[in-house]
This record gives sequence, structure tokens and C-alpha cells, in this order.
Amino acid sequence: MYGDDVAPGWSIGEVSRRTGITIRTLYHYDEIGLVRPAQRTASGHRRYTASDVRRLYRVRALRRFGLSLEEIATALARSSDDVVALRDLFAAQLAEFEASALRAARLSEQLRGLIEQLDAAAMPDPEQFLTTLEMISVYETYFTEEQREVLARRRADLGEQVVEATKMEWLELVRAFKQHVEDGTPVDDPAVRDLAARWETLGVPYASPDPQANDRIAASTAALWRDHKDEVSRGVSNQVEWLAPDDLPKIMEYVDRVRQAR
Amino acid sequence: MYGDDVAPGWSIGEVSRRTGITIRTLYHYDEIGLVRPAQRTASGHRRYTASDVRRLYRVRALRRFGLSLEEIATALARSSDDVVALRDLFAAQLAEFEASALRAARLSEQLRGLIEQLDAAAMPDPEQFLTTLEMISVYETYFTEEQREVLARRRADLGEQVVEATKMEWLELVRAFKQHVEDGTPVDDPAVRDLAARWETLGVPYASPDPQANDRIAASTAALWRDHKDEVSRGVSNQVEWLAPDDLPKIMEYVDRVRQAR
DNA sequence: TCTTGCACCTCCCGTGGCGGCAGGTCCTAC
DNA sequence: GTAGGACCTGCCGCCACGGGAGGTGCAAGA
Repeated sequence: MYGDDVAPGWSIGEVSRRTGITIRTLYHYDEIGLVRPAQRTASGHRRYTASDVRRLYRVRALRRFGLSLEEIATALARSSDDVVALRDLFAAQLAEFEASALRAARLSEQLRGLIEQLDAAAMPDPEQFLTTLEMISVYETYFTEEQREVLARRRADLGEQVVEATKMEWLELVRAFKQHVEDGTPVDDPAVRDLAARWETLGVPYASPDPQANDRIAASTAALWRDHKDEVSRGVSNQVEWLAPDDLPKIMEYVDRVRQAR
Repeated sequence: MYGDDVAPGWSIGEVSRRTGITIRTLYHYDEIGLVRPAQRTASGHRRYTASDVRRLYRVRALRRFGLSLEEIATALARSSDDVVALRDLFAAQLAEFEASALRAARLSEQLRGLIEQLDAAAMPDPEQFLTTLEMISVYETYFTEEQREVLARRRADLGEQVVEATKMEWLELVRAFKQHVEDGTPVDDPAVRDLAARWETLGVPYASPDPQANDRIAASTAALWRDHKDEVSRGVSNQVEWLAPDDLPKIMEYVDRVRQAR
């Protein structure tokens, strides 16, 4: 066609079919200078040489590995004299893949948990579920990724059984304190003092070996509680029947006073 | 400030600090109607209520799970009356996570292989390595994802040892054929006929149970060889010393004639 | 000769989820 | 009076193209 068939190389359409790259993408690569066909025909049509097509295959391969077009351009520009740069680029990309795989795995797990909750219909009320969602985000806001990492690993190490047991014991303590609040037990009573001591030992198995990390986590927890008493209380009271949404703040205040009385 | 502190809710700056969402993002959410602050002050400043902030936290949580802002908008709009839609959304997202994790794992493995090759300095010449890259892309162009899947699984099932053994045997056959080409052995000689028979049995362990799939893979392979003789030959001759870049096409032609002679 | 049709060209707008800047307003504190 | 900070709107930029409009060049059929 056009008598171009005597010209060497291939038209853009032929190249597109051969390589599986869309024509639009070929235009784009030409535009940004990544793969420029060596020549044009008299009528202005692009002619790709064998070396152009080879370059295209290289670009495609590197793209598959998630490199940006800019990275590919610099890599192909200097890769002829050092393979080391390419190696480093690959290594960096590999590290990123692995990091994102880790993130994806964590998110998958969380999602699975949420789906399970929804399936178990443990949360019939959509509002309750949305509150859970809020808490997820609040949690992310107050704890750094590193802290979440530490906590998640700790929980995993201890196992679900232990975590559940801790939860139950904490709830028992809350229930006991609730009774004492209602009874107006004085804060220096030995009974509540013992309860407060048990309260403090609850977190011990979750502590990390680094005391400073513990302090930071405690500070974050305190800030979270300070700023989001209401949401947390609602969340907890959704889980147990004997707790009204505004009980927990009162109880926590009482516990604090008991601790200070020591 | 501005005497706004008597107005209920929070300014955009305060919300940004509390939630960790940038002000620009808050503007964006307002613009697209995803989170509109309930009111404005007389001077036009945004005031976020507690319910606005709750909505923000929900949005953040859903974003973390990779939902698009549009999906979040529809989810939050109707989630109050059906949690099922949300559950399905999560399930779909989970499936996507898992698919992308699979892709990432495959790419990681390929990258690791390439890095290993580079580290082993088995490829001192950058040009050789770039040819390898080309071949990766060519391979992708000629085989569909499904076919690659089948081949990869087959290789994994057989184990590296077997694959390596096949490679070695194939190279031996090539070497034998090369000798016959040079000697000018006629194509109906029993010796070369036997070699061709062995050649054909080589691929048998890699065949999938579905004969049509095998045919398609064979066709793809033929097309690849037809269009990329030179690259493949260069690639193979890079790996062994006794093979010149233009030997392989001649050998393959000879093998073809031997087969047809039967 | 006219039409139809195809391959190709350039130019330009759109995507998602914001980042960032310019230039203005509003209010407080020194 | 002015310096500064928080806030406002409007607009351009990113990345890797997708897609469409509107034009050109050429061949084959009616």
C-alpha cells in the first residue's frame, strides 16, 4: 500500500499486530521520545526498523516489571554500558513488590475478618458495622504503621485463644468496676485496688521488649481514648448487652481515680 | 479565632490534624460531594460536625481497602439499608487483592531469576541480557496468559531437575543434528530418523491433558519461531559455545525435512 | 470519474485522586 | 498600621495512555 512496501521496516499497524502494543501507545512512546521510529515515509507515515521493534520488546518487558516509562528510558539509555544500574533497578522493584504484597496480605486478612463478621450476622445493624469501620480508621490515625506491626505480631504470637481470653477477662473487670461505680465504692477500697492491679497486668503479655515502644503505644492509646471516648464506648457497648454507651467513660474515670489513689 | 470557636464543630485545619487527612483532600471530598461539611461560617469557612468527621473516618477506612471514591460514595449512600452490598463489595475487593498478589508473586519470582542471572555474571554482555528481556516480552506476546499458566504449572510439577535434564537432552540432540547437517547426512537416514523421533518425545512430559491446548501451544510456538528465529537463535547460541547464531535456523530446517521424510 | 474504505496522521480532551501554586479574603496580635 | 496565619476559589500538573474529531493518502470497485 502506498508503494511503501518497498521501504524497509514495518508500518505502525504491522508493528502493533506483531508486538500486541496498541497504536495509541506507539504514538505515545514516539511523543515522549521513548521509542522513535527511525524514519518516516514521504507521506509522513512511521517506519519501524528491526532495532526499533527490539527496543519495543525491551520496553514491554521492563513495563511488565512495573517500571515507569521514565525509569525505562534512563535504564535503556545507559544499560549498554552498565548492567549494574539495571540490577539495582530490579532489586528496588522487587523490594517494592514484596512490600506491597505484604500490605495486600494484611488488608486481605482484615477484609476477610470483616466479611466473616458480616456473614455471621453478628452485626445486624449497619450503623454498628460502620462504627467498626470508623474505629479501623481511627486506629490507623493514632498508631503508626510500626506500632500496628508490633501489636499485630504480638497478637499473632500469643494466638487467638489468649487474645480472646484477655478480652473476656477485661470485660469481667469492666463489669466488676461498673458494679463498684454504681455502689459508690470509695477509690481506696482494697477490693477495687486489687481489681486495678489485675487491670494493669492485663496488658503485660502484649508488651514489646522495647520499653520505649511500650510508652509510645500507651501514649497513642491514651490520645485515642481522649479524642474518641464516645466512638469506642459505643463500639464496646454494641458487643455486650450489660453496658450502656455512656457507661465506659464513667468507668474509665473511676479506674483512673483508683490508680491515682495508690 | 474569628470568634468561630463559639460555632459548633471544627474548622478544616482542626479536622485535618485530627484525621490525618490533608486539607487539599478535604477540599477534594467536598468538591465531589463525598464529604460536605454541614455548614459554613458567615465568612464562608467550612465547619465540620461530629457526624461529618465520622463520615470521614468511614471514607478513610474504605479507601484503605482500595475502594474508589465513587464506590465509597454509593456504599455509604445505601449501606444504611443493606449491608449485603457492602459485603459483596468487600468480597470483590478481596478477590482483586488476591489476584494482584498472585501476579505480584509471579513477577517477583521472574525478577529474582533475572537478578540472580545478573549476579552470577553468567551474562557479562549487556546486549545479551537485553536480548533475554526481549524474549520475555516476545514470549508474552505469543502465548496467552492461560497458556503461560499451563506451561508454568507443568514445569513446576515436573521440577527443576527434570526441566534441566530436558534442556540438556535437547541440546545434545541439537549438537547431533548439527553434525549431521555438516556431514550432509540424507534426511531419510535411519540415524537422523531416530534422532527426530527422540526429538518428538522430548515435549511429551510437558503436554497438558487437553489435546486442543497442546495444539494451540504448538501453534504459538511455531509462530514465535517463524517470526523470531534470529532472536531465539542468538539467545540459545549465547548459552552454548559450540553453536553459532545462524546455526539453529539451518538445523531446524533440517529437522523439519527429516520429519516430513517420514 | 466518483465513491467507498482503509490506514495513517495530528490535535486535544478525559481518566483518578489528589498536590501544589497563585491570588484573594478575613481575622488576630503586635 | 502591618505582619502573619488560617482559610477561600480556581486552575494546572501528574501518569500512561484511551478515545474521538477531523484531515490526508491511496487503492479498488461501480
